[in-house]
Amino acid sequence: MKECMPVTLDIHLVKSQEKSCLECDGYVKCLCAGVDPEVSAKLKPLSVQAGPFLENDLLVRRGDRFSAFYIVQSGVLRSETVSISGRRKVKWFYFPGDLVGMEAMSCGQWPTDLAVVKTTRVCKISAQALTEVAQYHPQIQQKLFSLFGERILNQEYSLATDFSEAAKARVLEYVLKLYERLQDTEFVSGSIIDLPMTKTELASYLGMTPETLSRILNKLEAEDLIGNQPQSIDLRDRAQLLVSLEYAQR
Amino acid sequence: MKECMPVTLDIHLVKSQEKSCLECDGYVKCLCAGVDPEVSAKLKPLSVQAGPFLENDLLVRRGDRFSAFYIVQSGVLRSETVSISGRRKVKWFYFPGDLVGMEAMSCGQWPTDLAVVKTTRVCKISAQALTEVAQYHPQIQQKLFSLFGERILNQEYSLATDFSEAAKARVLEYVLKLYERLQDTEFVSGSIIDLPMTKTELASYLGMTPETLSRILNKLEAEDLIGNQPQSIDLRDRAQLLVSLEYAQR
DNA sequence: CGACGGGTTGAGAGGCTTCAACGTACGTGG
DNA sequence: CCACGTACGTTGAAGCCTCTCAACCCGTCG
Repeated sequence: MKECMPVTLDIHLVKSQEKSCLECDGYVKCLCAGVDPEVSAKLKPLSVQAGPFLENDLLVRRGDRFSAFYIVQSGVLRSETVSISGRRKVKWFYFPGDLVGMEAMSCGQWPTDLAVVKTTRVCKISAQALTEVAQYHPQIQQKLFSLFGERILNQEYSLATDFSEAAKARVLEYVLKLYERLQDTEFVSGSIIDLPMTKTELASYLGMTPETLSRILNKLEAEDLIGNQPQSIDLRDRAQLLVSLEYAQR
Repeated sequence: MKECMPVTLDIHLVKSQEKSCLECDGYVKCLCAGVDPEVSAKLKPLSVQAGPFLENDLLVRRGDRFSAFYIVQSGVLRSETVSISGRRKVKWFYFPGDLVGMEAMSCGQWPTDLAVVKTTRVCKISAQALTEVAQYHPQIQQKLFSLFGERILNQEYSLATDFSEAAKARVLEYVLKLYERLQDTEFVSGSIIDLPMTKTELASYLGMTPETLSRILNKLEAEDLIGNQPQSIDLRDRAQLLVSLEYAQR
């Protein structure tokens, strides 16, 4: 069985003038959104665009020195660990506008691999430069703290387990959150989420086997709560899904 | 069945001069540890000591406006949510030196209740004052980013599930981490952790029932890997515990 | 066409929850 | 001082959920 071995690429840097922030897919969720134009203008010269990176490319490896954040412009990234036996566990998905690197700030090196889920372009911005700018611009500092706090908050939800049907609750919780998060991106149209990741990756992130995820989605479809397609999920009745979730985590 | 209903108390504030930072139980892990004395001196006047708070007191309720961080001086806190049916789920434990409130930074209000596990004293420090100080003192800003990042990193581990014996892996993982975290506190002596929380609270945090935790600890004791006491756990063979953990999450 | 990866389905085994009962420690009130 | 209630923890039995292993379908791609 030949394991698909991702390869680290030399990052091809492109001067950031090519695309303005306002044209960026990730703008509404980005670091500079909601910040005064003259302040965010300070960030622009410090960032360089890079990409596109293709599926399963590795942007960084576990243990690499952390020197720069990435901001996802378009596409999707995943962070993942590899166990001694080679099993991979997805730790987090990053979507357009997301700041990548917060988890590396404390120890100065990347704690996990960072791989491409779907063809991705990023802004790369020096960590030192960013914190320096934050030093002189309260808006940026505040925004950074807010983003860090948001990440902490979002991660907490993932801890829900206990009680029977824990897997179902995790699926419901994440799919609903995914729908909100991907609003106004190419990945959501109407009530349908075009899943950027494979269902196997999603299952890994949710801490279950692909088989279990498959069965849960089928069951939800049988209850007519969702539509279950190979590459997409249709949230037919979100109100009812929320009820199911609350019931599942009673 | 009468539910033990925690009560919010009016916080009794005490001028911070009473106890110096260097005398504080939490100092080595605290925000101001490792920061130049003249810089951390700026923080001192902004913080007020409060407490002691007794078991099951609520320091804040879900939805309360967030205006100040707490730093645990002594004792232990837990954040927890209450489901519609009244079931409580512990989300996080805070130990001496820990900064409490990061999860509230993004939305300006506390996302969970904050309750007392063991009699606790805290430093209370205005969020606005803290971020202002961070604005003028790179060391403080850097320390804050580092603490936020550390929290994000620590939370990621909790996501491990999948594979059979997931509960055992979570127990091993957390107990080992707890041992490291509580080094040089009153809660660890030799290879023994004096559990500050009840085993029921610990089970809740770990996302399993008290029964399951009890059985897992008994089994680990039967394998002579730990000593299992009502209020403490003896990590007899940490090297072997690490091996068991790696095996469990193969 | 044939290989391959992703996804689905089925059967079996085992882990974890549930429900129930019991033991212990502790504080209260008689 | 002792009876009693309560909370925490443990133990047992039963059932369900989830993992494992296997086979199969289907799309893409060489």
